[in-house]
Amino acid sequence: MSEAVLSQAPASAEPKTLVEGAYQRLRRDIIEGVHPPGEKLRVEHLKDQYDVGAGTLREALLLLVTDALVVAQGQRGFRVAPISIEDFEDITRTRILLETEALRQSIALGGEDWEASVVAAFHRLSRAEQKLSDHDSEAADEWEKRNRNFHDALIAASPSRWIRHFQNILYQQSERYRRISLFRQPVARDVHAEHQALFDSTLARDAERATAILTEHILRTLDSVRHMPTDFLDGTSRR
Amino acid sequence: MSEAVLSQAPASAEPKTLVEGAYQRLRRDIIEGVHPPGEKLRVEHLKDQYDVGAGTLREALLLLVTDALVVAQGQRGFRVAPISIEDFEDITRTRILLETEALRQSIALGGEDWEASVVAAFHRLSRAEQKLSDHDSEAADEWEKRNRNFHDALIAASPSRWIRHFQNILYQQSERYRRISLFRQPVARDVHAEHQALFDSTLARDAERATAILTEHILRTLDSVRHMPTDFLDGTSRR
DNA sequence: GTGTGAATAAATCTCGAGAAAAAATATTGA
DNA sequence: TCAATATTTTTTCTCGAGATTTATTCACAC
Repeated sequence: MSEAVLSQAPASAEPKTLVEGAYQRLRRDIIEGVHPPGEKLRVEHLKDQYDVGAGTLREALLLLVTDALVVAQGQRGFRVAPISIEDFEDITRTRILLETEALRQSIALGGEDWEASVVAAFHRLSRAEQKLSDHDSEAADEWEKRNRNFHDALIAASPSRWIRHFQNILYQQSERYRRISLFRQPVARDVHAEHQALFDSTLARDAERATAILTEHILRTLDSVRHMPTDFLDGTSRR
Repeated sequence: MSEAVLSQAPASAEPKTLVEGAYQRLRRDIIEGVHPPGEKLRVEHLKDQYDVGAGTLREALLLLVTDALVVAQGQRGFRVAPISIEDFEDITRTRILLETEALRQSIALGGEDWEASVVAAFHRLSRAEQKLSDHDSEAADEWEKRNRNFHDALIAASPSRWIRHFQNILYQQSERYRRISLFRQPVARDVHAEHQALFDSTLARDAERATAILTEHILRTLDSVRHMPTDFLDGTSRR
């Protein structure tokens, strides 16, 4: 399954087991909206779609409960976790709380190797942002990866495995919201400038400024989702 | 299984399914130390012990991964999550971060019904603390429940489901540490005075004072675990 | 004695079928 | 026509057995 509990969410290493394979593919499909919020996840249907047995698929769904991407109701099966504006506001606020604390710790404790990895991650992200102008879907996927990588690098020097664990879950959640809203509104704001400022203040070890920028940065994502059509947001559409 | 993702950890409602039943019993046994940290959890052995099939027990173990009480390593089975001083320090700090924020929100937003439930929970806890003097194991269990109830009531008015979700996980984790250390050191410090101060400042809506007391309160638990024998803390003992 | 490698043992992972429960449909009676 | 009940269908839950993988034991050479 996963190597360790607290670093499991982003475990994209090659799957050692059928359960883990199905788990990873299902997670991707839920985040990308292939399975929309609120959708009933019937084991009998999905097992063919993902080429595994019924029991195996059930285990994969159980693992997704850990990420809060799937909800399970006893004796009534599984369902894609619903979404709502309120939930995303909550995710955003909690993410700010955790991520700014982690960044503060990183800035205080990070060594040279941490600095180097931040520089590298920022460089890779910048490159991806250059190629992002035309709406190329695979370039967007690459940007998504590198964006996450950059954010991970920033807080990597935090000694708190728990904060990073929770942050992983919340980042994943907000990625789902962003993906769904991205269909309509493709990377409007000048995100590169924000990343640049975040990068500069972090390397300057200016914790106050860096956390303030990070807060603004995360809040802006909330705004972009706020402006999207509301009919997207009720996970109540089911047959 | 569980009714909703974000309020699943303390779901002590009667189990609707065999998986959930096994999950609850296993969770209790892990927290109480029946299965010590680091222990290998062999499905073939446990399925008889908990009277369920192998697949069912696997699913219960998978659910425990959500609580970070069990770690799963692909193709190499399950294991009780190890413990360490560093981990408990991390748990404590993160818990303070989340719980003080939630308390601050509760104090700011809580209405009359919230106040009433806090008063009630404090009263019940106080009664349990009176009967706690002689080391009675069932009285201790009752105190444990009411203590958790009181802490839950304090932050119940926080609108953040995510903070409460994470706080649940962390409380559960620290309960395991406390239980293990309690074998040696039975409720030494005067915990009632702390609860009283926490209660008074909360009802007075003094957020600064209340969060300061809560921080001290949680930190003291860390100290009591710090002073316990270290040979208890390496989850490496296995056959 | 130590280390390498094959053979054995044990555990995990995977699957499909049967039992139990929930949901959907049809039937009956006012 | 509507409501309540009975039947059918669908879905979930549960189990044990077979296939893989990992761990252990034992023999053998160095």
